[in-house]
Amino acid sequence: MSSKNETGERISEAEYAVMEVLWDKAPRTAAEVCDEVCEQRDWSIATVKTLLSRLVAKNALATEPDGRRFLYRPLLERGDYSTRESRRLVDRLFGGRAAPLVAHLAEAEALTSDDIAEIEKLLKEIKG
Amino acid sequence: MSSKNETGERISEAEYAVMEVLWDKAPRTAAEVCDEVCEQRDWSIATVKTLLSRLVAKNALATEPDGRRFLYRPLLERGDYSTRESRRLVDRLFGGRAAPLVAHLAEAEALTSDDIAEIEKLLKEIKG
DNA sequence: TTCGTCTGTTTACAAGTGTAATTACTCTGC
DNA sequence: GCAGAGTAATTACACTTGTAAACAGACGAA
Repeated sequence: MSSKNETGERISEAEYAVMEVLWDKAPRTAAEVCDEVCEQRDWSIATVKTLLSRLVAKNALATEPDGRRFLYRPLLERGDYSTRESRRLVDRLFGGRAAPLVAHLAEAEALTSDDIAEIEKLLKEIKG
Repeated sequence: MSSKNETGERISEAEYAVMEVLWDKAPRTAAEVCDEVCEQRDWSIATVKTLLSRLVAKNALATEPDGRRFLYRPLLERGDYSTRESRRLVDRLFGGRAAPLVAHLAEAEALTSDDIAEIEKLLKEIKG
């Protein structure tokens, strides 16, 4: 159901990578988050900590003390975030209408015939 | 058809507003662009000039001298830009697959039944 | 010829971002 | 009790973005 989380705050690219880890599994410590992303993105633990702090400041994450360290967990839900970002894109690029976006993806050949079949099934379900 | 324009450069929100004006009608002078956006966004002509320069630097606009001023025209096409940004979003948020995006929009109730009908028609055309 | 005026160019400066190093604190093992 | 290891907090610094002022060159009017 994804409750409305009104952190108007924008989340940056790097911050998003951290959110993803915590969306996947939470709560986690800074070190655990680093285990997931530091190698991939070639980050140091310091970087991860900075990003975690910024996300807490933006109300996207909550902390809970666990001994002398923190456990981080998402406050902003993935679904809410996706909705917000999708809507932003649709508003900015396609006058707020989703149909032109789909049309565009289709034209740009970003849709495979599998995609098309899947979307059709989806829409049928929604209507049904 | 929208030829591939390889300015990997990212275009910012404010810059996008300027692009929109020029996508709508080009070429235009800085003053003309300002006529379109300065009131709306409460910008000064100086701001518009800065944005135009940055867009030229990013290879998103071309200039052609017209007497002692410049005419600006888009190098980056609107369609290419939309494609790029849509793909970015789909990649980041939906694992690169468009179907989950549509599913998400539907779930988030961002699709009216008109939208759905329209998209279905679209997909049918594409297949046909 | 000189003075505004119009134009692009250069410079400015605060906020946000990417990416950390440094600092300060607190357990835990000796 | 003290040293080392692991934390979070503080500070750093360059780059981008939003927003613009200051500057410099050219042209037209007086």
